Amino acid sequence: MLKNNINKNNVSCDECKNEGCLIKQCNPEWIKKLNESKSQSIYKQSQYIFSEGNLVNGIFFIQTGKVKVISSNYEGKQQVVRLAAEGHILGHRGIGNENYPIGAIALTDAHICFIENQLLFDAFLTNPMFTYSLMMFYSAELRKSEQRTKYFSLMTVEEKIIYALLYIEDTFGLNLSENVFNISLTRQDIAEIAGTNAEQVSRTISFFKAKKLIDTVGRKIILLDYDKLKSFINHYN
Amino acid sequence: MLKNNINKNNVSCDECKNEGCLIKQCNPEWIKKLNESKSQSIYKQSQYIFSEGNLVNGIFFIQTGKVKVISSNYEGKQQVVRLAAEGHILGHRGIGNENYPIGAIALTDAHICFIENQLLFDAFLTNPMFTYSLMMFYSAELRKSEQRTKYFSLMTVEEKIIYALLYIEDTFGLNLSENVFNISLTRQDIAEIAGTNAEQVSRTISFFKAKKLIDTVGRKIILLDYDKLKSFINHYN
DNA sequence: CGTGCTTTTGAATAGTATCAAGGCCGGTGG
DNA sequence: CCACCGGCCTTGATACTATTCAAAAGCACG
Repeated sequence: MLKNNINKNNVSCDECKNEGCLIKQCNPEWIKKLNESKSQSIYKQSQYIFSEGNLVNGIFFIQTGKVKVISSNYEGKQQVVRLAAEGHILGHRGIGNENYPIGAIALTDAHICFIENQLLFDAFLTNPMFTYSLMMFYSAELRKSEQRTKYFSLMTVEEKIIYALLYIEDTFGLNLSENVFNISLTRQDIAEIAGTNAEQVSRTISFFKAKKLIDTVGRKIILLDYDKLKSFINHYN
Repeated sequence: MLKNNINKNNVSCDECKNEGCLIKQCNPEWIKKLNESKSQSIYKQSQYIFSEGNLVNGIFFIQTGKVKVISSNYEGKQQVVRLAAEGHILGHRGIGNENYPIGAIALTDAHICFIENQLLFDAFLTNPMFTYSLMMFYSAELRKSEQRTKYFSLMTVEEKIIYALLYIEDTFGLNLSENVFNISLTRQDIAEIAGTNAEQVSRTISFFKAKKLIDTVGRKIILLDYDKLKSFINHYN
């Protein structure tokens, strides 16, 4: 794997514009220390940040870019288990010898910092707000994930696709002037988030396009009526 | 709701035999402080610990007992999103005004301590190992939950039921002498963990009973061949 | 202006949920 | 002690939903 430690594109924590980065919760001394020890890489769209089967002995901090966390079955069929954007983190701290194969793929070009577990551990013990923030992040993600469990179990395919669209909007946002999704995804990508296949996504999008709740131009998806779309799945909350 | 603060069954943290309790990660001074402020309740089997719609402004620490965390849809159909046992925690710290309806129900009689968010926050800032442990707990649960997302999306019903049985075994354990599940669940209960219905659970159990991988005596479920059962879903890892 | 990939749509198939009926078991009251 | 009742379990038949397969159309790109 490519190591870009000596990369002129490196951004030090001082200059980093990502205000949501959890590293900023550390005290100045530790920010400096983590800054010096972190490694940074720029990942191209579609590139693996880490892949299933590889042990990850640290945490990735997304400085810029959008990422999908995936897990696939023996046939290679992929399921997106989480979407992540700026300020989010990737890579669970390895615990014991559990088998937990997960991969992360850049959905856009992404600038990502990596810090090793050993150093993080020391940072945790001396920076309460850092640890607290990370705990809250995991807690919030657990909530979302548990809700996803419920959705996957109880929703129809059509509902799951609506959920996926809203989840994408929630995580990656819209281009505000036009209500266009801030990211370009194939039907297959959406299917992997919703837990179904590309054909069903296509059918459902056609259906709601006819109802004038969404529109498509090329691969762009335009949200015409967020509230109405949400009303289809609101009763699951 | 019944408050049992002045309950002769109360157990102070000194005497508490639950070695996995995360409170024990605090320093002695704070254990004392938390011990004095915590409230304790004994919940009967099937009793709600907290219910969907109720805001939970603190964390429940399970001292003894087994619990299911559930979420239901508008028709009242329930989905178990997590199983929890001794040493586990319940109730995510409330963040913002998100709508996150979740309930917890005792599967056995359970002894549970509760501590309020404000006090916890102070504890977090002064007890690094406590915060760290909690972070690791959430991180581990997130891993499990993300894996569940994948399972629910990719597995057949039969596989999901095997997963549910193994998840129950993993969380609640077996009566070692006989390999009987340490807990009595109805087919409906198992269905709500697996994300299917009671009939399918019954069919699947009959099927594997015929294959001599499990056996049933009354409501007891006996694991005859854990490894072989696991081999049916191993390729998802 | 092909070529190959994605999307769309339709039709066939497979998988799962639902509906229904009968059996089993434990608990209760005569 | 036995008969009855109610809830749970089991099994089969049916209906429905979603996946798969297939083919044509659209689109991006060299």
